[in-house]
Amino acid sequence: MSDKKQHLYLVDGSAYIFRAYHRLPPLTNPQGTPVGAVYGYTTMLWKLADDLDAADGPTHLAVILDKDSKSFRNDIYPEYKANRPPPPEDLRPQFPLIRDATRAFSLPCIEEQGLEADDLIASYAREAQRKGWDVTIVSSDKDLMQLVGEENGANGSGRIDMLDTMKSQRIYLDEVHEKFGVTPDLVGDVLALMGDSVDNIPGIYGVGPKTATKLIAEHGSLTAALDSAPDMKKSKLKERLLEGREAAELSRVLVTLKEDCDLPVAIEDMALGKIPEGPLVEFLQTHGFTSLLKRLGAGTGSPERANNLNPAKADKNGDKGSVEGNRQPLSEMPQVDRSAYETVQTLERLQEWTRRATAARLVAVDTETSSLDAMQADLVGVSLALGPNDACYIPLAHGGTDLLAEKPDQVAMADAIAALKPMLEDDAVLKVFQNGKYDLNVLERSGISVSPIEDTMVMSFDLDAGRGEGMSAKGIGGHGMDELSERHLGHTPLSFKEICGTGKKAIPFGEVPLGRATEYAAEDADVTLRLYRMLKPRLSEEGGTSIYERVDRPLIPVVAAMEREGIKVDRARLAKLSEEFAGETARLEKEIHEVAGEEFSVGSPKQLGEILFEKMGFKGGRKGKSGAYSTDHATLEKLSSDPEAAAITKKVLEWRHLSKLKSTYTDALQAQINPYTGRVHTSYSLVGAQTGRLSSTDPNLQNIPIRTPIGRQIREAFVPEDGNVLLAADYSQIELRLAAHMADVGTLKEAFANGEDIHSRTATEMFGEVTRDTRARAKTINFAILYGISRWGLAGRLEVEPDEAQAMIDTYFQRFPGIQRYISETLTSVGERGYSETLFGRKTWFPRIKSKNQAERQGSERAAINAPIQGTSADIIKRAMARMLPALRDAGLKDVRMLLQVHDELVFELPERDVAAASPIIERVMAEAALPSVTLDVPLAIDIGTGASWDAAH
DNA sequence: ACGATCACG
DNA sequence: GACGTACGTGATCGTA
Repeated sequence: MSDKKQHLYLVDGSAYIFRAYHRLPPLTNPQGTPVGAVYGYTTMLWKLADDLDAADGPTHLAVILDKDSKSFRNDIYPEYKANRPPPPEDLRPQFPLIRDATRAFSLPCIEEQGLEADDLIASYAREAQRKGWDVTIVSSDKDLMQLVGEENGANGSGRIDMLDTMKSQRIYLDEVHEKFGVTPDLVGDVLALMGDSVDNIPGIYGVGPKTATKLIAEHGSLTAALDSAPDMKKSKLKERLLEGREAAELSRVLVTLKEDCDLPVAIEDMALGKIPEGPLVEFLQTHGFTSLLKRLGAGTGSPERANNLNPAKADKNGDKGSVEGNRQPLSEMPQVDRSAYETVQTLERLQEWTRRATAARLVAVDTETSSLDAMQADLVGVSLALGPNDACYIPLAHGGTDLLAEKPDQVAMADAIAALKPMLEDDAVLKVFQNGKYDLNVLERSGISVSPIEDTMVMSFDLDAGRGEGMSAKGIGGHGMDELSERHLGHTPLSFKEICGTGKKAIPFGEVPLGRATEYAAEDADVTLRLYRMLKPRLSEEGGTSIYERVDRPLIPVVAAMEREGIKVDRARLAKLSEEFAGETARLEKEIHEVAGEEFSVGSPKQLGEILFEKMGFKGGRKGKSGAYSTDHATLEKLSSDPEAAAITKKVLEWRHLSKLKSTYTDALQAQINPYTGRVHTSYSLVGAQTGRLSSTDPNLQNIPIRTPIGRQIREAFVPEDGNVLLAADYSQIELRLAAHMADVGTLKEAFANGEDIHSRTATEMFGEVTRDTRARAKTINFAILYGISRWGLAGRLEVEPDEAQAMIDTYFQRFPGIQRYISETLTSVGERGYSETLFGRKTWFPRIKSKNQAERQGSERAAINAPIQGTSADIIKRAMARMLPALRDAGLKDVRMLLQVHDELVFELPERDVAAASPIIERVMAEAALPSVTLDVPLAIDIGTGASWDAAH
């Protein structure tokens, strides 16, 4: 410790609390005061203080706050920060609590009248730097990036870097350069040119980061850049630089940090030591931060390390705890206590648990398996939870890999299945899962048809789709258990990684020692039950019951069954295609190298860009943030109009096409064939797409090629079993039909009622005649409407001037009255309520709809215009899916299997003899899927085809 | 881990 | 010539 270099951490407390407020749930303490942001702040301080012994951790630490919203900058420029809206109502009472929290940690908390936190941070950082200390500024404020700098042995000064604790990112010279394109000492000059709309720093109108960086990098300083203006050639930029000189100079003053403030506390007095527990305990108790209290009790380490040491204790649960679905306030729910869980190792104990579960009529269930792929996973164990901390783990296939080690005592698999099956299949016992589709498939493969079920992941999706942004586990989109537990329970469960490790060192769950396995597995069931108690009452309170009960919950077993069915693919056919594509790409690659005059990796956009635009000198320019040349399809297509360029770009386009097909489809699909079933089983995510659509992974069967003849060959490899055919049924133009209904557009409704070709009708309305060209344009415009139109976007697509695009939009609005009203009403409503809604009541939240960042806000607006339409379409096909097999079975058709869903299409496999009987039923179920909840003004038309391959069925 | 690219509705 | 230029996804590759 003594020889460790002094390292001062300066925490920008004010900035942190704003960010924490927007990222964390609106928790309240037992007194009803909102404390979400305070909680986030407390955990951050904890983490920092805990790093005391870490190599790069703090030896000294202080928190710096803004005293109030005014500072000396307001004297210079009264409008400074005048655009800032007042802080949200439920954030305001949290400001003083930040000071309480800091004091509770016995940390210095510094604020000065007339100074902003940034100035104090700058002054302290410089002071420490002069003394040769290292400094870390805990903030992500771009103004503070001016301070970043390296150690200088010559004058004995220390280094300064930054730490963004929310993104867990260190910000050093490279990061600053990446953001501003200049060294930290020039950041202030760049900021002065570009201004800042949030802080109301004027900058120079029309100059953004790109131009500002370019000017400063070129001229070396703000003054030099401004001085160069008179000599520039005539341009808008020149005018603005000349006009804006004064504003830029004012801005330069405003963004300059005051580095010579008086320092109210000496930096030596900021030494970080062991934190006294008394005040901290009191603070944590006052605000009900019980998970942190628990951590404290367990020592200073992380809760995981501390708690894992307890072996599971057997048999200490009586019949306690009620299990009704009433939400318990967080403060009344006992903390997770992993030592309370039981490891069930005898049939008698297992029977006792199933007896209690049956009596309780509500049980949370989780399965542990040997693989993430439900279609290959073997059951390793089952956990049950009946109440908080009243949970158990039943190991079933632990040990065995290491032949020398003794296998732990466990209930025989067959006995366990027999004991669990009656309870899991009992109609009177509700089984709660987190992502139940997975467990359903695993258990079904063990001969158990679980029903009825609830699913906390789907509940969360139906309540909060679009809300948990930034967090993203693959296909789970902020609705994974760890995130939900964090968000709703303030509790961090053991992570799978901690238990099983990652990468090469990962062990299968069956090799985890029973004590640890129980803590992990039973906790998952425990947490699932707790989440159920939080989320279930919210559904009815917040209007989510309808979409959950009528659309998504019934779909879970249906989609699970589709995944188990899988689809047959013709491996030999794919192999042959792979070979063909390999030959073609090799030939093209050689030719491309010849034209280029050197060998390079065609698959590297970077290398290709350099060949095309530097070595060969074609025009096409840079774009994109990374500064790399764009070489996407549109760019290369455009380049191909130059015959000389076409000699290489045509070949590259073809190479890309084939190599995409090979790597993503013909090769990958063969590898995805399940060795036991000989079929390909995709996994659908019920919560992957914000709008309510399904998504498909491993493999994605929702993006199998169809648009090119070569690509379609891949569809020919999707085939039925002998004696069967594939049947594809798709909704025709469903989104446009829904738009016509929802925006109440008479002309469009009439056209659909008459069975007209909708793009042709649009062409007639827009251009007066139908030709190939006008129909294509009309089609583009129709889609533009669905996606939330902008004149620039449409202009780009149609290759016309923005003015002309605007004229077309005007004509469209005029010809189809209702569209414009739909758009404005949708945006007003989303602006007021924060979410959009489908005809079936599915909500999608748009937290960025009021963003001050124009691009961000407009992006949200376009998504908000589209979401009700895309989402209603998703609701309709989901309802059709849930009704489909029962309807077919009622008609005596029990051999029809539903295999795939592709947003507006369902794919079936059925005996050839059943086609005639099944087709009208499939058509009717799909066409009537909105009924009786919603009666549409337009008919839903269904196209049906059958064939010996998916391609042939279209 | 991330951006670029491209497959689908 | 500005922050950006159509909605929703997932897989693969090259590169940092």
